[in-house]
Amino acid sequence: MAPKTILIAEDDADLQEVLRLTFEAEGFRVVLAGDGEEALKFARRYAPDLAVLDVMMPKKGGIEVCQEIRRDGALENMPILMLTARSEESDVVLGLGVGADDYVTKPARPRELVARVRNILRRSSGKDAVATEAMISVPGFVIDPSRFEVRCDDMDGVVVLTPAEFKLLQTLAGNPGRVFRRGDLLDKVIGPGAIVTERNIDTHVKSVRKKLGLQGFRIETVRGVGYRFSGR
Amino acid sequence: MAPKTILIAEDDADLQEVLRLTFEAEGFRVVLAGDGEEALKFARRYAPDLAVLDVMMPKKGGIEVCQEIRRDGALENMPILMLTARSEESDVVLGLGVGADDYVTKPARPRELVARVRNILRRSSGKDAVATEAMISVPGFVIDPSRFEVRCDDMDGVVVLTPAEFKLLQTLAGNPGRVFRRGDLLDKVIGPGAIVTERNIDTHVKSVRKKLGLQGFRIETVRGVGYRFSGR
DNA sequence: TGTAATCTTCACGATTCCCTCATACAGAGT
DNA sequence: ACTCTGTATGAGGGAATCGTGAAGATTACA
Repeated sequence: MAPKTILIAEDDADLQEVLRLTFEAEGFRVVLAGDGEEALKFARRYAPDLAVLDVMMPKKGGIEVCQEIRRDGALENMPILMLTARSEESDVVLGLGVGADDYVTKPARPRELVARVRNILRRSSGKDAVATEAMISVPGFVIDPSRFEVRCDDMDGVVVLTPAEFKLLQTLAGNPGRVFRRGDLLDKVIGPGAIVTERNIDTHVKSVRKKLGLQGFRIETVRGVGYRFSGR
Repeated sequence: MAPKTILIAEDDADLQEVLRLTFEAEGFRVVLAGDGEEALKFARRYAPDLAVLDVMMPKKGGIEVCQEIRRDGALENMPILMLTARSEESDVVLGLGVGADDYVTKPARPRELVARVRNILRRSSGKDAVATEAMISVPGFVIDPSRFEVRCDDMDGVVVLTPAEFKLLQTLAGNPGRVFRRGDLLDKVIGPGAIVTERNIDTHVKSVRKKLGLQGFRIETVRGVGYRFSGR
């Protein structure tokens, strides 16, 4: 799973450090901002997967930052978690009113904060990824993402693939005839920002071919470029 | 496909307008209500395909409206999506307890809201939806939500499950063959606002498998993705 | 309030999968 | 036919995921 990047905007240096350590220990990438303007700048530069904004910050408060993010075409869907010292109802209502996804009052227990961040990411990021992807049907093949299942005419019954193999076949068979270079396939199969050798793809191709049996030849090698799925 | 009609009950005029524009842009017909009583009146008059209810409204709250809809013979099966300002667990439980099909905390990002509405409509228009509490009957199993019990061929008599276990089995067995990611299952089993570890699901799966005895194997693990109920 | 049931987390072992690397093979041009 | 570049193949270490049992936290109910 590609590590998620979290933007933390908090002016208290101690708390900042605590949060950084906590989230990094949980496998997140962390970008720190000390005030509101910095937060906006970093949000645009790094396009984090989620932002944790303190309501009270120098330069520009969390509420204001939140509003600007929601108005920014490139960032408007970024999940935001607000952080406030008081549990004032007005703060909460105001915060949620400008488009925050959740709200935590200080002192925030790191553990709960992480849990809430995970909760937001769970529903806003790859939501319904499995269920929503369309079924791919080419002569001899049916690839059903919602069942995570591949039916193939020449192997009797269902072909069982690993996640990487499945995404690979899904990508190739989804555009029959189109040639994908290894880099493209890495983005699809492992995720953008993958830090692996391109030769990796060869290995996955090999095992998919093997599992498809006589149909394996339909994954064609395009020398010097990449791979392609034969339309027929 | 005939355009679906959505009833939106929301007292905040701005949000009301946002929602109307959003859903109309997505091809829905929209009926607006400004308070709880209006919501009920319009629900009876227009028989919408789905209702979005704000929990806090003048005259009559969303929870109350939901209850009355569920008691109304002509409307009882209407899908309902609740909208609340807080992400209080108590609200979620209460909302789902009175028969809401899903739950979204404000501020609802329009895109997510539409996605969830689609999700609900897809489920309830197709086969028996999990949310409509229909009886689920698969070979070897009968799951009766109204009695909160499961009869299973290979265990003699009735299998007694806890609420979480029951919801889990209900969700999985309601769509045999479909793979559910842990996140999906958390939404169904615990509620959309759950702030728990995904591995929690593993534990529930374990105990359901155990209680189902020889039939336990029908809950299959799909490594790297989630779980699924074997159709045969 | 106390007790029991249920939910949730955690840690360990076992399994599976991913990735790299070394070697053998195949295609294209000279 | 030779060589160079790119691909196929197989094996092994390392990483990620899952099953399991037990203990702590929470909730429900008497």
